[in-house]
Amino acid sequence: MRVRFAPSPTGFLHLGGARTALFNWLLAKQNNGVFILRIEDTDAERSTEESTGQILDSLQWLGLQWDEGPYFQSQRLELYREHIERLYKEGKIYPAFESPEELEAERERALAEKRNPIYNRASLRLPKEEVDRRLAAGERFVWRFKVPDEGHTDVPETLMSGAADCKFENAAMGDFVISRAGTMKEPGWPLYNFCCVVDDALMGISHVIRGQEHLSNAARQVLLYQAFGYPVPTFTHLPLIMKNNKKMSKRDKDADPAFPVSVSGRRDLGYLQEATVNFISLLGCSYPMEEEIFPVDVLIKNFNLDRLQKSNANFDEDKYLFQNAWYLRNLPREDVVERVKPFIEAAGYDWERAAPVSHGAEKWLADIIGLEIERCKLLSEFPAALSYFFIAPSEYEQRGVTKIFHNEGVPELLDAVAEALLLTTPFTKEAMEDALRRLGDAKGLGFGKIAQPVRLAATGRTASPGLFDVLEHLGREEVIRRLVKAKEWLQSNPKT
RNA sequence: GGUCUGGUCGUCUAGGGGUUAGGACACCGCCCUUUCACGGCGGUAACACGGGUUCGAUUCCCGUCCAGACUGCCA
Repeated sequence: MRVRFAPSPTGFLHLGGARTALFNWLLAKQNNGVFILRIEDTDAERSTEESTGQILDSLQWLGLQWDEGPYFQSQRLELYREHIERLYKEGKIYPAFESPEELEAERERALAEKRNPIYNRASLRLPKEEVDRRLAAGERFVWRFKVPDEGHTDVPETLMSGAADCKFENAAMGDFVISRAGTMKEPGWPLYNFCCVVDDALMGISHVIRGQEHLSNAARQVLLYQAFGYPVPTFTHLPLIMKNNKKMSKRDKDADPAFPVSVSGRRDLGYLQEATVNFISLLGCSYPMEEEIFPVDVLIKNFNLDRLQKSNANFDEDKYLFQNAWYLRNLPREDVVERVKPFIEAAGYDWERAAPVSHGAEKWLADIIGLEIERCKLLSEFPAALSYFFIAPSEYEQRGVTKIFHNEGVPELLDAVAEALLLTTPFTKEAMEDALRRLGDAKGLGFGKIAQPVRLAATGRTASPGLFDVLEHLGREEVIRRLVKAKEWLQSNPKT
């Protein structure tokens, strides 16, 4: 089995493309096949090297390593031209001289008259002498494929159309362009539908898996395979991935920047590679496993084209986030710590300096990440979640001030806690808990009555990881400092 | 307009002529608990509509409706 992923380098790799690549890759892995990467860069206007680099990066980040390629269509022009020549000699294509403007006008006329806007074959009806003369004169033209007038073309499709062949009426297809405008001396670059067929045939692609938006292209491509006498691969057209009931597209200018459509954008927001692969594998496909979280090797074993869904899939941000959070919690901790580090550093937090002297900095960082890990869904959330370990609170959560700080006797309580913690040795969570529980007993206070104000004083928040874990990792000095500061703040901001 | 494809909880989906229509996310409730979160348990919630075929249709067939893709000298 030979499969391929063939992106055009006109932007980043988007999640839909990533899924297409993944499904191809899975099939190759599963069947000991070959996964080929081909860059479809025949649109010189839009293709960029930068984009190619980004696409390769993203594929590698996802772990979708190709076995062959990348091939670049821009380096295979000779091949395409030979094929064009062949079709021309066999009378299967013809030059068409209309300008884009003429075509556009004709198209609008057709639409206005409610006719199907397909090419009217004006150039096909030109006398041979005229064609030869204009060609010799160096007039610009495009190559058009002569589609049979009658009959229909069957696309061997494994998914859509009930996995029966998909039939397309030839008469409705129109003579499509296979090569951009050029002259005999300076031919234009060939077009997608054409290159794709030549390459897939020459590269021995046995199975084409791509988005459903290509289904109608497939009919034209089948015609080309037949024209060349090349074997037609089988096609599987995947249901589209929808966002807001529209096809999720990298060309969507209205896309919400908080939910990037690109793989790299997700990576930069702190989505994990494992979660991304897992999540996109679920879009339009199901697996025999009950659980929806599974490692990639299980995915390879269980992926099956028969289990593809035919209807379009909506991109569910909540589920993606859920899976990301799951991987955050369940991947080896050291591994997660390494991935969080850059985000912490980018936020300007110097964890080596912030760690209390009593803790090793590396261990301390790993510990505090562990403390907040259950409250984070993305790597990018850690800096904000951990901020109180780096910066003492300068203000306190409003809800906490009214519901906790403004209770009777809080300033005295903070004093008493500071005093107790000053004497607590070692400064461990067990010893602290012991000390504060005893303090509570002595004052006749429920434990929550003590923990809540201390938490607010230490973190500025009403919610945090276990209080004593936090205190221990803040270090005694800092905790005392914050308790004193909170008391002072309360004295200058009393209940009104 | 034309061509093509699709339609099961809000979302992703399993299923398939007879099921209490199953799971996951989200949501709600309870438990755990120093808070939040995690975790555990439970709950609300779906076969687009109309005709057939059939003893029986969500499942098969046909229409309708709705949705989407394509309709480029983009891929």
